[in-house]
Amino acid sequence: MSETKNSAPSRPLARTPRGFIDRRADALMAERSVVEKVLRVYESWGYERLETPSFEYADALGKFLPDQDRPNEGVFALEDDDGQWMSLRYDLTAPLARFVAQNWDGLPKPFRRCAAGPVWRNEKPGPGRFREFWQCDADCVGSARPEADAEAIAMGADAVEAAGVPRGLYVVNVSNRKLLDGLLAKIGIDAGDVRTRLGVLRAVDKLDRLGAQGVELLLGAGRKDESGDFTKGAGLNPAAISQVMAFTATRKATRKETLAALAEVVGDTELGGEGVAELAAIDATLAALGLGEDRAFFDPAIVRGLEYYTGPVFEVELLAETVDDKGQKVRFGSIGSGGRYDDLVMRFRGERAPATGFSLGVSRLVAALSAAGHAPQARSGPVVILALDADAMAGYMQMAGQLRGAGIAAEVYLGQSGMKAQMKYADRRNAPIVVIEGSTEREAGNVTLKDLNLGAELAQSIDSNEAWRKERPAQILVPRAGLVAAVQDMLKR
RNA sequence: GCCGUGGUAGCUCAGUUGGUUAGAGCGCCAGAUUGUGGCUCUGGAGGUCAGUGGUUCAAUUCCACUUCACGGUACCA
Repeated sequence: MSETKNSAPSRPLARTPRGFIDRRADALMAERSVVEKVLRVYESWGYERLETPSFEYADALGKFLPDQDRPNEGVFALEDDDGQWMSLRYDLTAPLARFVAQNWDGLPKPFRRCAAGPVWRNEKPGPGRFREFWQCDADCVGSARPEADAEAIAMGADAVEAAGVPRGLYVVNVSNRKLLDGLLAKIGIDAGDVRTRLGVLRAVDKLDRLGAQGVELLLGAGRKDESGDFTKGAGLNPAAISQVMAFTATRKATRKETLAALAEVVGDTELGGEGVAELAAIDATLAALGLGEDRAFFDPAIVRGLEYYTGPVFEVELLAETVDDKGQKVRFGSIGSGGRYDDLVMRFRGERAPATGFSLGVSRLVAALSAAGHAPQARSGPVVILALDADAMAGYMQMAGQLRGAGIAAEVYLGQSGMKAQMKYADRRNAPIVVIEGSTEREAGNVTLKDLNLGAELAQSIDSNEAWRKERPAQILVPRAGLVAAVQDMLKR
């Protein structure tokens, strides 16, 4: 029997599932270091770390219950052998609500908790948008004070800076869900008219992308996009539309001015008045914490998640210009967001537990940072010890052991190739140094060290290959006994 | 989900008005250089031309469907 190409299709294709990615050392280190820095910031604000499982029972996650009709809408879910549905968590907040409800009596309240980990969403992936990604959250459960919201905003700004975004390259845009609710009441939309309410919220949310004109269309009859697809509008009358548009125009140059403008547009409604008062308290706290307009801004058009937030909402916008590897401008969504959600724990306990928090999208932040040219530097690889003589392997392994003993990452080349290939290998590993011990060195009790970075620099001024090979730039001969000290010395350069 | 555009080597892309053996650059492997990563030169490997079906003497090329990718839009706890 001959093995032909016809048998190939039976082999599995080596590939990652759609919307999932492999991450190599560089990306991994960047992400993990961001996570650790951000968690430290959270801890410094008094938030304790908590880790909950990847899976939760579907009913505990709420909203999207897997059922006959739509078993996988939005979440990855599976049925356990006892017939119960479990879902991979889609954020860190729902598991927190479950944890708090479950441990209510044993927790100090208000309870501050921070957490980091992967979350999963079963939806259409896009550039910079995956079906598995990391979040880094801090939430405070049990305080209805606006100071708790202000704290979340200020801490979010701190966290973003700790993650490597320079001040001035981001801004936290803050609004309050109550403002829009007050406005809706004012233009005569019934609180029970969910359809119209959501239509208005969605329309306002698109202000930054579609502009005032697009929003106006969406508030009215509807809008046709570039691809010819038609989006049905909220169906408001012209008078109501102009009131909503007036609301979206209340973003002013300072928080105080925005507050004044908001008071005028929605301050005369019950909810609107509450919203303005909360924002005023937040403004005062932010000022006390030293957050000026350059870091936290009031933007009434911020909407965020639809059925979830009940009061103040905010999102971190990246101001840096970002380009992809083709040099084209890329639009990153918000890199972090948060707000007040007073009803989440209620699902479990039947009583309101006021809560507010902040969530940082780690993967997206790291992607945005590198697109903005702020990628962390690539790390140096291990010292590579060339394997030139089969009989000398034990000695090579010993050298690597000694270097590791001194805290230096080191490895012996374990392939079968010749010296040239081994040098290329070391180059590709981003090794700072190679250790060369052939028979010449060994007989004299020496080893040769080569500084690869220095060698690459020197190579630029050598154009004949003969000279390049003869000169052996950036190499030194040292006694075998002095290997570790010499390597340490060379690393210091 | 809906609308649109696309899928040719590991990557970026030519090309085939339907016709022997489908190309380039970069990358990879090797040699020039018996022990030196860069540069230069030479050679090599690597493709079911996304998949399935149809039209045809003949399909990578035309048609249909599927799938995946990209863009827009909707949804996004």
